[in-house]
Amino acid sequence: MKKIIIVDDHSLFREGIKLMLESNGFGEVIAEAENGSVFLETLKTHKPDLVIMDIEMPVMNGQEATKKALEIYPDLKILVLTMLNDRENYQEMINAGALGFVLKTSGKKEFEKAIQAVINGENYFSNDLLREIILNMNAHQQSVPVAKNNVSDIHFTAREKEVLAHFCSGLTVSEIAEKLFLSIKTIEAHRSALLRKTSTKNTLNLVLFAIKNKLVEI
Amino acid sequence: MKKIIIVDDHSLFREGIKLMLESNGFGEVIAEAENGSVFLETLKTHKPDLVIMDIEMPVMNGQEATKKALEIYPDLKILVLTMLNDRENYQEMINAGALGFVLKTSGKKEFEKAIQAVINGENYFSNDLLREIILNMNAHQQSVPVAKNNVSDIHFTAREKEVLAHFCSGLTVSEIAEKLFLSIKTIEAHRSALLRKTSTKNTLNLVLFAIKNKLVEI
DNA sequence: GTAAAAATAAGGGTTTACACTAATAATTTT
DNA sequence: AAAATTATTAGTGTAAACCCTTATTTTTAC
Repeated sequence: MKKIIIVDDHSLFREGIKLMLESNGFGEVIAEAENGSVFLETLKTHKPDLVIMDIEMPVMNGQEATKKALEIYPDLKILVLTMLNDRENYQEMINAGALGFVLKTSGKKEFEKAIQAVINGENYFSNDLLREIILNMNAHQQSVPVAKNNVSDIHFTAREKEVLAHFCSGLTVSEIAEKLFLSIKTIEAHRSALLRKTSTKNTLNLVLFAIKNKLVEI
Repeated sequence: MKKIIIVDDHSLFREGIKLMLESNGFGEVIAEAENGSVFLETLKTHKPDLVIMDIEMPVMNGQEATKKALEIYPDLKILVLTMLNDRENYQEMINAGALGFVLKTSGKKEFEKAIQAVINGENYFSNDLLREIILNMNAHQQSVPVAKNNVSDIHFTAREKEVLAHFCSGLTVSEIAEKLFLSIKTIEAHRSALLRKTSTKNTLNLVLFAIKNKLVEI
């Protein structure tokens, strides 16, 4: 009988997953935690064969909890179960050391496959997520060289930040030029630099990038 | 045996709640829906005693689904089960006609009490939420003077919502056309309608409008 | 004080966005 | 059954977006 710990801030979700796991004979839920901090405490008295981990949680999130837990117990098998399906969260959790990644929108069958894989020490990644990643890869083509993916690593100049902020408030190139008493060509040059640095292909995606990465307030 | 429909975009959450309801003899889950639109279709063939409804869902959200469902079936008993604990969502759902409101962070007992109350036609509001609202009543009070009339009055067709969602994920007109197997001219027509209805002048401002007014999830 | 980076600007080219008009078929409402 | 709305597609034209190269001035850095 495999021992399982569920880490998720939604009590009802924990209840449901617990029922599903136990009624299907997947294992026994020996503990639950509503955030990463409580989970780390729980590990002092419980040794699970599998951890089902959410990402977004108060006090301590999933990335930090996964990282810290694996520092102490490197053999821990962690399956991420979340509703966040963006590439960054996926990469962060994999870097933190999670073995598998499944979305809450996934079906029961996929969840069960993921559990089996992770308990056996194998990797499992949600098909929906893989599709999303592949689609994004085509859209961005060769502009995502894996190394430069950290948003905090990107350096914007003061002017670029200023221009970006204006794009994010909905202004066009000519409007920004007028506002800053600069030539249209200058604003276009700044935009080109912004597109290059963020690996985005047009202004709309640049603005979406800025919003998603909280580079601006909207 | 009470007949229940679960409306939530997270498949695994539906599974869990279903198991919980059925193993505790609360009723039988006769149908599930991953968004409001699918739910409205489901109502044509199923007559539930209770609907458990999420708020944030793609295609059609909980507010709209609740409103439309109650227009057709005024006696429908709807219990909102969500992780959104802000006053706006609470008020909108109550205005839409939901009888109860429970957070996903709530415990099983509170959930069961809410179900019993709503099935009997009574109201039930999550204690956590009530506390939150009472705490914030003084802080917000007059700060939101019901100035939200414009946005909720706008009516988008199903196609328009679909196209809008694709714009908000950063796709261009030609990419959306390819994705939906439609002509570029068709997508342009939908965009023109969206720009007209939202009083925006270009796609970027349309997307910013949608994000600011929470018409889409980003 | 020289090299590097940043800010500015232009020319020229392709692609996409957007407005306006118009038309047909399907669906829904009355 | 008739009317209204929705979904679809097209043509035409202007404006804006976007790419590429080049280049000067200013600021920053070592």
